[in-house]
Amino acid sequence: MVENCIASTCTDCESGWKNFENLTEDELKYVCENRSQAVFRSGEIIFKQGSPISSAVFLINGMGKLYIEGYDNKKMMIGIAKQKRLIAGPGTYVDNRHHYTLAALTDVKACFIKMDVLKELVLKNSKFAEGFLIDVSKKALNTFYRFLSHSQKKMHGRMAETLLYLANLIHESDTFDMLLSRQELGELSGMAKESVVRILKDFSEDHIIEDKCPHIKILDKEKLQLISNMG
Amino acid sequence: MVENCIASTCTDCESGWKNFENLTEDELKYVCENRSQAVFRSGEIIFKQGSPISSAVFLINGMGKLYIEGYDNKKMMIGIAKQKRLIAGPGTYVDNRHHYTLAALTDVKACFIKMDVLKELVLKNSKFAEGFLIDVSKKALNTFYRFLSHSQKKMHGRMAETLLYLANLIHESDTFDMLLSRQELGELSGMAKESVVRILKDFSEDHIIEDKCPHIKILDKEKLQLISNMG
DNA sequence: TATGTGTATTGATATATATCAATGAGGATT
DNA sequence: AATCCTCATTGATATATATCAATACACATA
Repeated sequence: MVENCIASTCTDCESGWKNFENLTEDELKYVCENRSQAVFRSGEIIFKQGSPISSAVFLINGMGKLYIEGYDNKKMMIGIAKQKRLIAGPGTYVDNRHHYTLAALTDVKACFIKMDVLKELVLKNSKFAEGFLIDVSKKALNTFYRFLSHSQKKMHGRMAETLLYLANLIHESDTFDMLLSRQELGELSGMAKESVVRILKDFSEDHIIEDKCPHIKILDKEKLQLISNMG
Repeated sequence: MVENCIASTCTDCESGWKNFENLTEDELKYVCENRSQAVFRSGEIIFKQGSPISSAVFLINGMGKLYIEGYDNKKMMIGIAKQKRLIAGPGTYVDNRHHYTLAALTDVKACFIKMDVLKELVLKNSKFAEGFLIDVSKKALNTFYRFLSHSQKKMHGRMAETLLYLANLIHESDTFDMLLSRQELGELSGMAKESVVRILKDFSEDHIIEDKCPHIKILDKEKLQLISNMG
């Protein structure tokens, strides 16, 4: 399925992970020989919480959602997955199990790289190991601050934060089409779907955002930031 | 101050980190040459959120608390620090800043190892790097599940979980002297101090624990576990 | 012994937020 | 066009939990 590939080798892959820059040409070739691709339709599960980690996943295009299924079947969304980011989860070096589920939010093309290969390279190439360490640390720090925000901010603050996350880090634009349902927005920001509706309405009435159903436009980013900082 | 040392070299240090086993004798000696010790009184701050990370910290004896100072001066306690565990925080490989504060809960003797030295060894010894990766991953996973628990459990469940944490992981006994005030217990379990009081009272009345003020005895661990699992 | 200071406890009240129930609106399928 | 869906919206209500205020207790200090 060569026509499925964006690039014929990892070397010129636009969707690659920054840490691959630390590999030698031979090592990169080795990675390349141990990858495979698959296409998922929107809604399909790419990997499931609890299952063993066989591969690291990269999205070539499309977006996914990462979520934990907790007590009482309640879901907690960790974040949105997109290109150029390693999706491997902290279980890789602990119990070799996925601790959350990755599901496609849009149609998705994904690249799988054998985890054994990456772990081998961690032991062979210390710069690569360091890159891995940086990656895991960054993600840990993110979780950390989301934890703090959920513990201490009220709903408006959390929703503002979530909108800024979507605008700044996911869509990289203040105008975007909301790919999450109200239910999912609730899972991401830690509230009931009805509360999401009410708060988005508040924001609209205060001219902080414009919400023409799937189409979102941030009108007053400073105010949104202010609310996020502690609203 | 040789009399302050538990061991004269890192090689026989009982308080050491598991990952030091991955070092060669020379490397361990190198670590040993780059350490220093200090004593802290209960209540004193060992390192402060926001300050640069110069060293990894190990507690030789005593206990500390790790906490974030968040919005509105509200504190969120991450956990209790004790021997044999690297206390370095996820900032080490991100921005070289402490993201939480470590304060002594009892009198504490602490060992400081230059972070530059550890980072150098990560690049030199890939098994050590892997050990570091495992450590960071484990901590990330812990934070993760505490996050989940705070988002989804109600107060009784969180308090039960906190008591089990103290018994199983910190004191390693079902009978122990509570080293945290009600205020601090609240910061650890994510609730107001008054709620802590009320819930501990509930647990006492239901004969799940015995609470003779600083002295805590877990009477019915199964029930506590049950409440923790989703109370 | 008196006085203070911090923490623990208790009850009353306020508030944020979830839950429940009903309605509405847009797309797909027949 | 009629019917199902699923999802969004709205209002009413319930509930968990925080906050406030008062008191009690323990321990240090004068």
